[in-house]
Amino acid sequence: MLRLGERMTDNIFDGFLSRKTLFKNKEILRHDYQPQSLPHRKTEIETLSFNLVEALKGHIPSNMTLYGVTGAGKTAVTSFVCDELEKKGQELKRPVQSIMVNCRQIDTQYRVLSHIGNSLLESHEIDEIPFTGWPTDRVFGELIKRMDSRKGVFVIVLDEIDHLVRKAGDDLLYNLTSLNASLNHARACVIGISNDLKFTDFLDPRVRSRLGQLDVIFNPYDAEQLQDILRQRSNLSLNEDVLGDGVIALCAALAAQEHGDARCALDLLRVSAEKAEQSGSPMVEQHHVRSAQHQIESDQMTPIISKLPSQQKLVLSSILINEKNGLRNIQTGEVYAIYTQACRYVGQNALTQRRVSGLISSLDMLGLITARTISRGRYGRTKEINSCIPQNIDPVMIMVESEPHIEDVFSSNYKHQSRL
DNA sequence: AATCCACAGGAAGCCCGGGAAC
DNA sequence: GTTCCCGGGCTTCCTGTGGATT
Repeated sequence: MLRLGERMTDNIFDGFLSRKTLFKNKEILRHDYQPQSLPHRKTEIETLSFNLVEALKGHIPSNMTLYGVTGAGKTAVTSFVCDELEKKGQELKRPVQSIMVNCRQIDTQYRVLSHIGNSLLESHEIDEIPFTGWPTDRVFGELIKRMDSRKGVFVIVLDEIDHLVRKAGDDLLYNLTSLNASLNHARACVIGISNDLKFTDFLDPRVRSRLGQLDVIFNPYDAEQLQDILRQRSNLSLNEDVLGDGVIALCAALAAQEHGDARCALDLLRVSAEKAEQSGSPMVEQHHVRSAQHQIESDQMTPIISKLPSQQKLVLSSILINEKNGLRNIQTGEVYAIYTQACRYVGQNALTQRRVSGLISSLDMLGLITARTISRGRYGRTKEINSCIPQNIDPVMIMVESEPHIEDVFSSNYKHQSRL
């Protein structure tokens, strides 16, 4: 054992610090890093700028909706263009302010309005809109007041707008797209960003026509384009000659399989390089990419599973128990039967089947299971449920860590109740 | 063509907790 | 302290549905 004062020069970090690093700047390989240029998005940037330049001329830009799959560069392009717009606005003394709202995190009308309102606060002001308590129309009134007092053009960007509409309806969009009627000294335009081409089907026709004044489609990147992006970023972030043969191509190919997701490609390359560095390898090789792929999968899924609410864990356990018993394509009723037994076993009240059906759908949305609605003719309509947790993850262990009683659910035997 | 299954999933409403205003 | 508002979790009630079976 080391005693205080003994071998003072040794420190557990010394070894890592002296190890040769592969990175020049790791931040550049993060998907939220904003690069100086965005390859293969010239047309989209032009379309956005052509519209938003109106703000610099004192006019109101059209509202826009941007469509495209995850990692197609919608958010990156928008924040890039908005940054440039704000800079030019300052230069020309025509104030423009963009406000980004991620509707996956901020997903109710009240929260979006208060978030926008609070991001318009001057640094000396302290009267924040509370996160709950006010009537929504008061928050809206406060927002108008703040916009008018600050003047200029406001570009409100609603990222993942489809999520918001599905959850909270279109009241908010109705209010936001009619902001200009209430504003006296300021102007506003709304940019919606959606992964789902069809989300406007849920909208009131008036909102649809106001929001969809200009639609921009972002096509997914193909493998070649992903390679360009990776090359551009790796030149800036990695040391020279550290990438082995075919590493970029492999990252791009794997990400292209994931519907051309640039985020995925960048994460893959960064984690691969970290893996290589960790193992003391001077080069990133293809096997690092493979192991990075596994680690990313596991890193994404582990916290999702461990943070599931207790009832949701029981539902997931019921699905896993069915699978452990050798069943595939499990029906809602079968899951529910096991679930009620499991609840009894751990002494919890069982929720209704309607609720459990909803919980199954949300497990599907989280990507832990696939639940496909099918019709089995005379034998009714149901969901066909399968878990899709990768082999290298042990969901039971993750759940047991936060809720030990789950282990009892698995150790008991429900076999006799299921189809077997 | 009619029937029927096993649900899906929408709508309304209840309850609770957190917070503001009076 | 009371009243009002918002949001989340949940139940209850209900209508809708695709295709095998009759």
